[in-house]
This record gives sequence, C-alpha cells and structure tokens, in this order.
Amino acid sequence: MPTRTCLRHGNGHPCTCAMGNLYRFVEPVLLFLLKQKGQAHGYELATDLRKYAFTDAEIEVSALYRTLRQLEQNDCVTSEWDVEGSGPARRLYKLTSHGKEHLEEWITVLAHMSESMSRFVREARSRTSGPDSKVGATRSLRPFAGRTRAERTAG
Amino acid sequence: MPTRTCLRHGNGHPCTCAMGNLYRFVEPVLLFLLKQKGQAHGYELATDLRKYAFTDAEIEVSALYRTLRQLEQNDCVTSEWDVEGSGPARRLYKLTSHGKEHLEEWITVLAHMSESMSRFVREARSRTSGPDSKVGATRSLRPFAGRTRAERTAG
DNA sequence: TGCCTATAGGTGCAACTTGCATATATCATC
DNA sequence: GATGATATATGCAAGTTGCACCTATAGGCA
Repeated sequence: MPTRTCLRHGNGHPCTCAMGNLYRFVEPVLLFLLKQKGQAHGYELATDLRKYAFTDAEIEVSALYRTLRQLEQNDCVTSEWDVEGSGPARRLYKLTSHGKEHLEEWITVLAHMSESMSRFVREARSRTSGPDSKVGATRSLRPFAGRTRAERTAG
Repeated sequence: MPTRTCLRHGNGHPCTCAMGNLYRFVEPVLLFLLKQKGQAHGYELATDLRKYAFTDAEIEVSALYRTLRQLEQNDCVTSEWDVEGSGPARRLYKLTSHGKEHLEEWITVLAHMSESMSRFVREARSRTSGPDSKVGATRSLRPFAGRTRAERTAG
C-alpha cells in the first residue's frame, strides 16, 4: 500500500497512485489485444498496437517486449515458445485471469482520465475563443517542452 | 527534428513524437492556470493544480517547481521575485506568448488523446459486456503493473 | 557456399525522470 | 528560542527509455 495519499481508497475514484511511468499506454492496449485475439505473438502485437495507440508517437519494439515481460512477471500474461512453422521461434502470449482483471481496472482509469482530459480541453477552449486569441498554424506542432534525444545530443 | 517517424508531419494529426515523459500532465494544466489567472506564485498553483489534474495521483511539489523551471528555460513562462507582503520571497510567474502557443498545441494533443482513449474504452467495454465477464469490486483498484517505490523497498 | 533480406526476440547503456528526504529562509505565535 | 506555516528549492537512489546493437532461423539467389 502506498504511503502517499490515494483518493480512490476513500472516495470511489480509480486510483492512479502507482502510475509513475505510463509506458505510453502500451500496457492496456496489449492486454486488450490479447483478450480480443485469445493469443498472439509479440511481433504480431506490434502491428496491431499502432492501430490502437493513444498518441502518434512511434512505439519501440523494445518497449513492447519489455512491457510483455513485465506483464508476465506480474502474472497478467503467460507465454510459451512456439516452434511451429518456419522462421525463428516465437513466443505465444495468452492473457491470464489476473490480466483480465487488470485490463478492467485500466479501462476504469482510462475512462476517468479521458473524461478529465476532455473537460479540460472544453474549458481551455471556451476561455481561448475570440477573434484575436487565434494562434497561427504552427508548422511544427510539438507540444512538449523538451527536445527529442536526437535533437539534444546533436545540438 | 526527430529522426523517428512522426505522423503529424505529413497527415494532419497532432505530433507527440517528443512525448517521452508525460510529467503527469502537469505542464498543460500549469499553462492553462497561468493563462486563466494572468499571473501566479508557484505555491498557489499547487493548490489549483489538484482541481484540474487528470489523475488522482498526488502531485509532488518538487515536480511542480521543476516543471515551472523547465517551462521558464523553454521561454513558456517568465518569473520574478516578489518580496511584497510577509513571509518568504515568492516567484511570480507569467505566461509568455510562446507559452500561449504551447498551451494551444497541448490542447490539440489532449483533445486527440482523450478521443483515442474514449474510443478505446468504448470498444473494450463493448467486448467485455455480458453477465459473466463482470469483475467483482476490487478493493485495491490499482491498474499498473508496478508497485510503488515504498512497496518495493519495503518488501 | 556466401550474401542478403525478412522475421522474431532480445540486451546494453547513457541520458533522463521521479519519489522521497532534506535544506534554506521568512515570519507569526507561543 | 522553539515550533509551525509558508515558499522554493536540491540530492540521490532507483527506475525508465530511446537508440544502437546482437543473436538466430529461414528463404532466395547468384
């Protein structure tokens, strides 16, 4: 149990107290895909992942494999080597019952988050409207303060 | 410019290519609050931040100050010491015009993200519905694979 | 045979982020 | 002069991530 205050454990909201790193939301999408497909290989999931990703950011395959490993460590998925067919051996992943619960919890959190976000957007836009507050078309729409690693190491 | 593929720079979506760490979305809320209030002290922003936060996770004051510093480094805000009144000196923050543009960009990204999320939630729920797929009320609704630091170091 | 490409799954590491503890300083109150 | 509230920071261990690179299988093809 976290030492820090967690509103959920007292008022009915989904708890996000352990949400340090969001993993670009790779985790919930993987869980969903596995539930939908019954079972799948890692490499195959990479393709599907892009269709459901919440941002346009490219998802690293290494991040995918690392997330699958972590999910396995946490008993959300199981895997076994599949040596059928040609080509190198593949891991076949399946969702566990704990993984299903985990997905349900993610869904609750994401529903809550999506609502907060859209409420924020509505409010921010309503206070931004007006003829002179319009921002010209920015060519490089990159709303994050930091530069990419590539940019940082280059310059 | 990032070397990795960025859909936005070619198809009209908001670009999230530099979004490694989400800073718990502290950044956009701070920008919004500063726009709304005109100017504010850091300590004061901490309180307002909680009202607009997208998750229930407690927001560290250190994260707040660090984010404000980063925003200043990136010319999104300016600050000056305010020694009026009693108590220790406070920094008074103001949004710059670049900060305003940055907020607009954030809003576009968040609108897009919120939509993707709610679409995901809808789809995941529609495939989860049915009398026997219902998950019992989980007491500890913590949809993230990792444990908190406190838990890790303890056990 | 050697070489290239696609598939599949992974590791190594520097750079970065973050939670938590702690430091500094002012002022009010007891 | 101790305590507590206000206000702004920093230090550090632990964790995450982008990118480069590695291993291995199999098919094509010269």
